[in-house]
Amino acid sequence: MGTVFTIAAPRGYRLKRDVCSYGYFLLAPNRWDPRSGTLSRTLDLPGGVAEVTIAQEGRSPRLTLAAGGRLSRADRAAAEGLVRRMLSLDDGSIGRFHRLDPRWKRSGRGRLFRSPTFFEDVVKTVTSCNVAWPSTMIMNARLCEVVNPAFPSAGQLARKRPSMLRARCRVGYRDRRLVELAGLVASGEVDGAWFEDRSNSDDEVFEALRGLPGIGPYSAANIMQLLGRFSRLPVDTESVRHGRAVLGMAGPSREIERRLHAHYEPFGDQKFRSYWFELWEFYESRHGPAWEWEATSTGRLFTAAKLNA
DNA sequence: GGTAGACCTGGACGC
DNA sequence: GCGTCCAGGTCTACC
Repeated sequence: MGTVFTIAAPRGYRLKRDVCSYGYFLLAPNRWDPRSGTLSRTLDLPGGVAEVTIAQEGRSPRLTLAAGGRLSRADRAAAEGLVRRMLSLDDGSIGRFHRLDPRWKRSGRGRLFRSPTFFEDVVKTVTSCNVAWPSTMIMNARLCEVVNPAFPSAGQLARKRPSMLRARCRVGYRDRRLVELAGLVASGEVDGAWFEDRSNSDDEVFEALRGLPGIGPYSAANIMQLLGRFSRLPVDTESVRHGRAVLGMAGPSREIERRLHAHYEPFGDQKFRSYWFELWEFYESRHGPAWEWEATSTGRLFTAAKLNA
């Protein structure tokens, strides 16, 4: 017998628009169903792992969470907390973003999809570096198949041998960095709560992220936005393509990277969202609305490497 | 502080 | 088929 309950969504929240706003909605264990417009995934709850499906009826101010098994009160509270983080339901800065960049006010874009935990966001970012998107999808799927269907916890990953992760999860040279990273989080030496704490400055958080194994300037800036801090630009090869193809910039990559930072500077502490929704709009102009993408077809092909195909 | 080269993997591409 | 290149970077050694 399953459990069904509802949670409050902020005014103007749209599940399909706001889940399908960042590529991680296509990575395991997340499963977006374009036909039903629902998001499913396995979650780690106090009572064990549970399969949860999130739905929104029309423009209802409440989201429905349906679990396959019976959930205790503690399980429901934990599930709500994890879902609130994934869906960025507590992001109170959408109005500020729209005042700084009114282009997105009409569509209501502003919230970005992320993971239920800081650690999962860090691992997903590491698995997206120096690799084509389909390989990122494979790595995340294997981590769930081999280690934990709800996504490996830091403790679980810290206990794995790097050689096993490389062989079975296809993470390549990222093997040692992932185990080391997991060990730091599992031991408490790296405290996820500190990174989530809004009283710490963006500069402090960015520098702390830069000190983590496998985290360079791109990854640190990307994890910043996943923490709800939008003051940094994770400039990568996608950004350079965007600068050339959409913004009309010319010159060597180094020069375009410099100009991109200057271009988005007027958007201040919201510059990542201005940049990202431009990029996302470009993807959707080529492939249709993201909430219609199938993970096994369009979801594998939407990045720049495939755009000329 | 700046730069070259190595690093897993898998898919695209040219032959 | 098969070899080469490179993708939503990072790290180290070297200058």
